[in-house]
This record gives sequence, structure tokens and C-alpha cells, in this order.
Amino acid sequence: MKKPKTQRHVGDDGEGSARESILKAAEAVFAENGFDGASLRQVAARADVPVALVSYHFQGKLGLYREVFRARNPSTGAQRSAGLALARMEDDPDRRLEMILKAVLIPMLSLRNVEGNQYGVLLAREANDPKNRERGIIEEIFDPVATATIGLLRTTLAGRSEAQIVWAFQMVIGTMLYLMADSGRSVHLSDGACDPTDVDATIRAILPLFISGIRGG
Amino acid sequence: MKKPKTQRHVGDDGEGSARESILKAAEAVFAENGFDGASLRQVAARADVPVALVSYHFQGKLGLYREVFRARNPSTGAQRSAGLALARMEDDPDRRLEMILKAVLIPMLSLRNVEGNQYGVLLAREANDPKNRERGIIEEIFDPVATATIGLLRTTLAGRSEAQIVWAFQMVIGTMLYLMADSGRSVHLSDGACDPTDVDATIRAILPLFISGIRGG
DNA sequence: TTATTTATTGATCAAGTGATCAATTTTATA
DNA sequence: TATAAAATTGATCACTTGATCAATAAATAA
Repeated sequence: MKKPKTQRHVGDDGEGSARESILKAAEAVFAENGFDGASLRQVAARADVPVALVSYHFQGKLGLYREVFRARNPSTGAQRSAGLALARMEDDPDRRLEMILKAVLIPMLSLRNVEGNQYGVLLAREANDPKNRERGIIEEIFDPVATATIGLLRTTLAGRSEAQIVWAFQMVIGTMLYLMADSGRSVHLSDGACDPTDVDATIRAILPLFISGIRGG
Repeated sequence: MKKPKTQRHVGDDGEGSARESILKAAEAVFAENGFDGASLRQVAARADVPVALVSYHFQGKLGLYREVFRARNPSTGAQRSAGLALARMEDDPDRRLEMILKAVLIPMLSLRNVEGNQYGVLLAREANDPKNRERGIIEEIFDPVATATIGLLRTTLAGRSEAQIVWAFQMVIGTMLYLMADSGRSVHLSDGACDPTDVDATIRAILPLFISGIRGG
């Protein structure tokens, strides 16, 4: 008696195609263990797929890693760009600054709330890895939005030096990444009062810090 | 003819004892590759000792990793505590806030300038690793200073909620870690205008952002 | 000195790694 | 249908990993 060798993922709307299953599993495994800590066998097991299929679809570990970002980024990037476009049309400089910050922050901080989505954690991990320059993923993904954001910030901060503007931007991004990294430290230090999972409350708390900081500095 | 089997590191002031050589090498290798990306053989090669000696002195990879932090932290931790003690004696709330922030930030941001010192990069890496809770290193190292800092912040921010104070603290720490992580992004985005290696300039740039943010928010 | 503890060394182990292959099955195309 | 292309599978490759061992050398204590 033969084992039933049906292709498990084709037409199976519940879990999607094998390719999709692998991508989804890879995102979680990479987020939890980092690039080096993750193994293709972990990914394959989670996707319920033989190991060889992973390399077949993504040409190796690094290819899979890159593809996780390429698959997730368009959505987030589009949200941020759309928000920046709205901000660009706002005439009042103060309101424009607020809209810029919201456009940049909200799509990222919201990532954790999407069911089973670990892309935010993965992104924060990659951004804080000194080796990210070798991979070029961060540049590919963040540079367009970053330069657009800095350019837009410039219009609300007339008279500031380029360095001042970038420092302000880095403060925003650094804080954002730290909250995305899910170190659990905010909850720990505040005895539960600060919960980065609550995006609305987080924005309400940190936006005033940023705005006063940037305006006052 | 036998090979001369002298113990290479004993009494050798140039490179210190074998234990010290291993620790120094481990700091660099872990900083460059992360915990999972680093191998004991890389560490041993860099320290110019046989692999077995590493496990002998530090009881395995995790033990070595922990010891790197335990060895470096006392110095940095003492600097920060001393700065906080000075801040505590300052009566003027505004000046006290500035002293608190400097006490917390300067010892950390200065780490990169110490010759061949990669402890800052390593620390930032660990702090952004979601798995750091399993290891408990961050709590062991940061919690004392963190609670002291938050307690002191409270005295300069009368009327603020506990959450507000911790959010402000997290903004400072998140930005600090991002600048420590050596992603090279500040230099990249500012075309060289922002250089986290220049501690004085960095402090001059970001301290006003923090102070205005915290006071205004 | 001798005895004892501590360091150092090279070798080896089982387990896991990413990658690759030929064989098979499924899907798409003609 | 028949044929080609794409997808899936299990097996195997050479290699690296962390850990451990007994043997040796060195430092210390008696």
C-alpha cells in the first residue's frame, strides 16, 4: 500500500500554497531566532514541507530571508508613503509634523497586532544587526521612506541644519524600533502601565515627546 | 624534536592571561556575529588558544557570553551610577534632568570610542533580541540603573503618571541603543553630518531633543 | 624536594547545518 | 489525449557546530 502522495498545499485555501506557507513560517522562525539562529529545517517543519522545497523555491537561506522582507514590505511601505503624501498636503507646519510622525510610526507599531505577524520583530532585529549592511535589506526597504520623511521634515523645520533633522529622525526611528523589538522591557519596567501592543496609547504617549522635542530643540 | 609547549599567555603582559584573551576575543566575535552567528572556534582562533580551553574556563558558549557582560558591566554601570548620584544632589529640576540624561547616555555612547571595544554593539544587539529574556542578561545588567533612573526622573517630573515617565525613559534608551548598534545609518542618511562616534556632538544634538520632549510632553 | 591543584592541549564525538541530487508527481500547454 | 514544464519528495553530501575526554604541562602547596 502506497502512501497518499498528494501535494498538500495546492488548492488548499486553508494554508495557501507551499510557497506561502514557507514564507509565513520563515517570518516567524527568523523573528524568533534571528538569521543565524534559525535553520531551514525549523522553517520546513513549521510549514509542514520537506526541507528541499525551501531551497527550491527561494534559492537558499539568504534568498528566503530576503524574500520575507520583500513580501511584507510593499504593504507597510505603501501605508507609510500614503500617510506622507497626506502630510505633504497639510499647510500648517505643526499639524504637518504630527502627520509625518504618525505616517511613519503607526504602520510599524501596528504590525504586532496583526494575528501571528512577527514581521515587526524581524524588522527591528535586522535593523539593529551591524551586519545588515552586507545584506542591504534595510537600505532597500527603508531608504525610500527615510529620505522622503527627512525631506518632508525639512519643510516643517526651516532653519535647522541637515544634521539636526537627521538626529531628530533617528530619535524617532530608534524609539520605534525599540518598541517593535518586543523585548518586553516597557511592560516590565512600568509594571504593565506601558504596553506597546496598544498602538493608540503608545502613539498618544510618545508623539507629544517627539513633537515637543523636535519643536523645542 | 618536540614542539615548545609553553603556556602562551601566562606572564605575557602584552596579551594578558589566556582567560583575558578569550574574553576580549569573545566580545568582538559576539558583537560582530551575534550569539548564534558566533562560533567558539572563531573565538579561540582570535584569542590564539585551543578550542577546548574556552569551554574549560567558561563552561560552554552561554557561560562565555554571560561572562563578557559581567566583565564589562561593572565599569559602565559604576560610571552611570556615579553620574546619577551627582544628579540626585542637584536641586534645580531642569539641571537635574539634564544630569540624569547625561549620566545614563554618556558612558554608553562613549563605549565605541574605546580602542577595539565592541561592548556597545554587543549590548545593543542583546537588548534588541527578543530572546534576551531567556538569558536574563539585560535584566541583570540594566534593571538596577533603569529603576534608579526612573526613580530619579520621577523627582523632576512631578505630576506625571508612571506610564509617562517610563515612556520617556524608553525613548531615551531606544535612541541610545540605536546609536550604539552601529548600523551606520545615521552617517548614511545624513551624508556624514551625524556621526555617533563623536560623543560630544551627539550629546549636544540629542539632549535638547530629549529635554524639550520630556518637559513639553 | 614532593604532592596537589590548576591550565593547557589535541583528538574525538554525536548532532545538526545548508546545499544538492535524481526520481517522482502534479500542473500547464499543445 | 500527449508533452513539456513546474513542483514535490526523500536521500545524501561535505562541513561545522558545541561539548567532552584523557593526557600532558605548569603553577602552587606541602
